[in-house]
Amino acid sequence: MGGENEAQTLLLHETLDLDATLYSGQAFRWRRDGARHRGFIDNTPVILEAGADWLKWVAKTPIHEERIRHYFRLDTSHTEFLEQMPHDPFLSRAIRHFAGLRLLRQDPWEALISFIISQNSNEAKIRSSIERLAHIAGAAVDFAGERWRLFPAPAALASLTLADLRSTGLGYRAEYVREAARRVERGALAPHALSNLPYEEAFANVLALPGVGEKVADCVLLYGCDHLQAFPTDVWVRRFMQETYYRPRRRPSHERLQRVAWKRFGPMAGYAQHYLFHYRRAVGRLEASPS
DNA sequence: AGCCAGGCTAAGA
DNA sequence: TCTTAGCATGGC
Repeated sequence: MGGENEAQTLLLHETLDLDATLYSGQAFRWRRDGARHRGFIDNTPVILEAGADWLKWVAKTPIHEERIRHYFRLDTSHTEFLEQMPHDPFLSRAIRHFAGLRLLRQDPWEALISFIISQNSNEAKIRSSIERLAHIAGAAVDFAGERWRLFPAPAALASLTLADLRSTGLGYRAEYVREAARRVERGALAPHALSNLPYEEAFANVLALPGVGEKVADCVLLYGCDHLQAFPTDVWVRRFMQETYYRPRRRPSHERLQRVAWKRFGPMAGYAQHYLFHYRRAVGRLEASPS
């Protein structure tokens, strides 16, 4: 696959849908290249390719199979996991449609900054800002005939001027990104420790950052910290919640929607959220699956 | 050319 | 405690 290292392969016992997994709005740095996908795992450039029952990768710095399994959540049985989810006809439809969509275990620091950037924006613009940020502040790595840029370290972002930050299209979010970077750099917030805290405590810690509200905090916890009960409520989630599960007169609070979701989907509501979110965006209104 | 986007903050009721 | 204007910017 054109790297300086040998390709590695692992056998898949369950389907893995890379298109749905990498391009469903949970990660922002993957890009398709024919049948392959270019991105980063464990902060090293990697090129992926998947078949029906195999996953192949080449990385700048070799990535152990364990880490690949961890990233794609291949260390646990997907079907078993989904069967633990309370039965719901709409969720069943989404799961059937995107069987093989997996919630990634992403880097918590990158998730924090990425979802701060995501507020009141759209996927194309989020991706653009993150790439430009990596270009001006991320370490350069040459791999597979290209120059890659790692996601910037906290110190690198903290030392950028506001003007430099704004040059990546961040707008008013620039100050939020800088302050988050500063707090992480001086140890006031430790993204990697959040997965070991109880959900409520981790939530409060992230929420304390300026520019981080309930929605962004839940994205960070769900996509970067393995807190599967986190239930981000963006416009799309609010859309399907209102169309399908819960229709109050006025705009329901995040907390209210969370409670509805937890009651219906249990402690893995966040995983359900991602299926429903992706289905609603990519396919359309939720329909009950015929039983 | 507007409209809208994986929202948040601060001000006012 | 619950609403709402304003916010920077760029895709589409």
